[in-house]
Formats: sequence, structure tokens, C-alpha cells
Amino acid sequence: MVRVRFAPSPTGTLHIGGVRTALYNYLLARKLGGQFILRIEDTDQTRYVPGAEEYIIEALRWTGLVPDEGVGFGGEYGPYRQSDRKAMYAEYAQQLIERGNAYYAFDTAEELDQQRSSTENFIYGSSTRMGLRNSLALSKAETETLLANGTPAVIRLKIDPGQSILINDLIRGEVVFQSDELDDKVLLKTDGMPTYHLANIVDDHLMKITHVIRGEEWLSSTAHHVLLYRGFGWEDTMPQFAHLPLIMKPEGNGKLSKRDGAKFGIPVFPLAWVSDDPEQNAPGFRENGFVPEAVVNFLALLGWHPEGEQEIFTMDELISAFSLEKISKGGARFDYEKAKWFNQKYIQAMDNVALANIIRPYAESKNYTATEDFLVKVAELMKERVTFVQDFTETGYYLFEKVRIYDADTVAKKWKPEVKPVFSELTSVIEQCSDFSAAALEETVKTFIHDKALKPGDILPLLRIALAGTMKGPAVFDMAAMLGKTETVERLRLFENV
RNA sequence: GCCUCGUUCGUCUAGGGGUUAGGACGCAUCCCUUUCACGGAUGAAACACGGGUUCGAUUCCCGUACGGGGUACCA
Repeated sequence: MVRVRFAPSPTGTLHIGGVRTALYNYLLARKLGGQFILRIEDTDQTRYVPGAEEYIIEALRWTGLVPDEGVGFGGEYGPYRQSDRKAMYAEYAQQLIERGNAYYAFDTAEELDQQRSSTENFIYGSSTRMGLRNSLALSKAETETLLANGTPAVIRLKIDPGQSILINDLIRGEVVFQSDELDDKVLLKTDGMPTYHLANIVDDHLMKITHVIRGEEWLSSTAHHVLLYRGFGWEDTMPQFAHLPLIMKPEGNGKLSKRDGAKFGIPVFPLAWVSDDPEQNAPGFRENGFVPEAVVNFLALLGWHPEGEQEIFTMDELISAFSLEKISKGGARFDYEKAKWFNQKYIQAMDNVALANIIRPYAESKNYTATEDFLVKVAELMKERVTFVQDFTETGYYLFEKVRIYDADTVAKKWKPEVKPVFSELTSVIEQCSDFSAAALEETVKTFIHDKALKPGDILPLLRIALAGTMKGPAVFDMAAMLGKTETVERLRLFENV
């Protein structure tokens, strides 16, 4: 049984790379009929941000990556929040000490800083630990006294020199580390909380995780994790590792960071983050007008590509096509233009009724009165010309209200003195139409143009400007039919009098 | 610095010892349409470099360069 987990830290928003990690975990779980688990890694109490946990859950729901187990989703392996598991980590750390694979260390932060600045390439390990303040260097009596006095102590992993640690990464293949280069990582902090390394191994073991799919930033600490599994005697059930390439900045060097949203004017979060501190607030894909399916599709293909040349995938298609082996090794640059293209494609392909439901809240927020039928019609006429969901009511505002400004260039070019009376006449003709369908209108107007010995180009642009104010948009007769006779004639008269 | 991972069009990528190196986004031109978009067609655009191995390397190996990540009582 495959069991995977997404284990974010609730330090604020989830960034888009985190969503992709969740997605790949989810896809693998669904593909292999396993479980997808949400675990909250809040072992750093100083970095806890209120609301972050709720944000993470909402983001997963929005993208459709709903966990089978985890914080907020139940399950038999809980609790799924690490702060709620605090007591058990101390017990496991203790167990490691008893097995001779960990030890107490009493060095203060200042002492360690000093070591790092005075010794080049200092590592807290087999070559240095006997000169430091820990239970390996101190006598048993000294150690017991220090502990009895309540001296702040951490528990460190004891790494023996001379070992090669081989990791068989599902994406990268074999990666080897030498234990001499590894430091004796802190496992349990002075506040009694575990570090990521300890909590991660204990939880993955207890939660029966089979595959650890996480960002590449974890690759270099994986050797420590393997040693921890060995230390506990759990190596035979150790999960398999898959380290994902990172998502890079759209321009320049480095991985995509939370600050890049503001810097490049693009969303880097699934949902907007709104907090007490306006400095921290940032827009999200949802608020910028993306549909979740498009975001998922875009993210799925950022660093992964199945056989074939298909680009548009439903979630089910992603699930059946997914495999870890097809994940790229190199980092992928975040391409906002491509994200926009996916969104446009999804909107285009969407059912008009479904789109009407998406448009409705935008229309309501602008106090537009629009019936279901009207919104469906808006969807039909506009969906081939929008990129974002708010474009229906923004660039297509003229479908909901009177024209705000008339395109000056077109007016200057087409609104000639001699056509003005003809235009009035046409308005009257339109007013007389009994059949206000697009086809009938077109027939009427074209006959009129023909009878007046005019060209379509003399009249049609003016009709468009009168109705929409711009030379962009749906077919004129479709718009007129949708607006109805009263509104159409009103707009034509309004335009004549400008 | 040390450890570690990577490198095919501007971007996301396919491919893989012998290919006209394929697709997508973006860009350009044209067609459709007397609007815009959609759609269609066409085009410009890539195997980082140097050594091997080989009859033959973009593909395999080794270096170099460049880039990423790690190097905390953060995750």
C-alpha cells in the first residue's frame, strides 16, 4: 500500500512550488491506489504564523488535492500536527541514546558560533566532538550532574566516520555521501521540540510512509535521514526518496521565492494571503482570475512530462499518465505566459453554464443585474477572448452597462458628416425590427447598407463602437441580439448624440 | 570554501550512438473574419565547452565552465 505525505510548515503561505510537491504526491497516491496524507510540521515555534494551517488546507481544497488523512481530514495515524506529537519525539530520541546512536550536547549557541568562525569548515562530528561539551566527551558523572541541574541540552545524532551512505533516489539515481562530511545533527532542541530531521523520520515511520517526494533542498540531508532509519533499526521499511527539481525565478538566478510575486508582478501563491501586516500581503492565482484546473495542469507540466505531445490534461489523465521516472532533474523556470495560456484554454473549453456560475460573483460585486440566461450568453460570446475570469466583466463590461468611452480613432475615421443621417435612419430601421435575432438583424442591416450603396466598412464599425465603444469584441449582431432591442436602440441614440 | 545535484530553441520540454533534433508557450508573417479573439498555415529559434570511447557522438565516460541546493537548536 502506497502512502505519501505532503508536509508543509505553517510559516505563512504555501508557495506554488509547495503546491506542485503536493500535486506530485497526490498523483502518485491516486495512480497507485494509495493514501495522500497532510502533516503539519510546526516544530519551530518561533516561526508559527496564525492562519497558515487554514490557508494550506484551503489551498489544497481549491486545487482539488484533498488529503485522505491529516490535519482536518482525520485518519488512524494521528495526530498529524507535529506539535501535538511532541512527547513521543523525546522518547524516540532517548531510545537512540540508549542504542548508542545519539548523545547529549551542552554547547551554547555562542560557543558554536565561535567554533564556526575560528575553525574553517567546522563540523560538529567525529573529528571535533571530543573537544566539545557533550556526553561523549564528558564523564558520565559530569553529564549526569549537568542534566540534573537542568542545564540546557540538545540531543545529537552520533555519526560514525568511514561510512558511505548510498541513496537510491527515484528521480536522480544513486547519490553517495561520506559520513565524515556529515555533522552530528541536532535531533531534539533545548525546548524539547524535535528538529525536522527527527520528527520527519519518526513520523514517516509511524505513519507507514512508503515514498518521500519532496523538494531538492532536502537532498543533502537525506544521508542523515538514512542514518536515522539505521539508528532506529528501521532500515528495512525505510521509504523511497524522490527529490524534485526546484522552480526557478522567471528571470535572473535562484529559486522562486515568495518575494518574487511582488518583484515580477505575478502570483506565486495559490490563494491570496491577507494578514494584519500589509507588507506580507500577496495576490494568488485564484484572485488573479485563474481556474484551479489550469493551475494544476500548468504546475504538473513544470518539471514533468509524460510520453506524447499532449499538453492539456484533466486530473484523471494526469493520474493515469503520472510516473516519478518522467520528472526532470533540472530546475524549471516559472513561465507566467504559459500559465496564462493554460487558463485561457481551460476557460475556452468550459461549459457556458459552468462559466456563468464563475462570472456571477464578479457581476454581483459590480452590482450588475444579470439573469442566468444572460450570463450564459456572456460566457458564450466572450470565452474565446478572455484570459482571466474577471475579463468577462472587465474587458467585457459593455455587455453589462452603457459604453464608457468610444474609441477615438475609429470615431474620427468613420463618423463622417455624411453618414450621420444614414446612421439615424438605420437606427429607426433597427427599431422597427420584429425579429431581433442576430441572423435577422444582420440580414436587415446588410440589406440597408446595400440599398444605400454603402460598404459594410462604413457602417459596421460604427455600430460596434456605439454598442461596445471598442473595436474589440464579439460579433456586432450577436451583441445587439443579446442586449435586446431597447438597449441596442438606446445605445445607438446615445452614440449619435455624442 | 566544502558537500551535492543539474545543463537540448528566450521559456517548458521530447528524443537518444547514425534524426531534416520533435512538440508547446512566446514572437513574426499569412489565411479565415470588413472588429478582436478563436482556429489554420508558415517562419526565426537549441543539443554549454574541451578531451576521450567509437567507423560515427547531441546521446556514453572524464574534466572545465556555468547554474541550483545544502552547509542552523529553520523547515
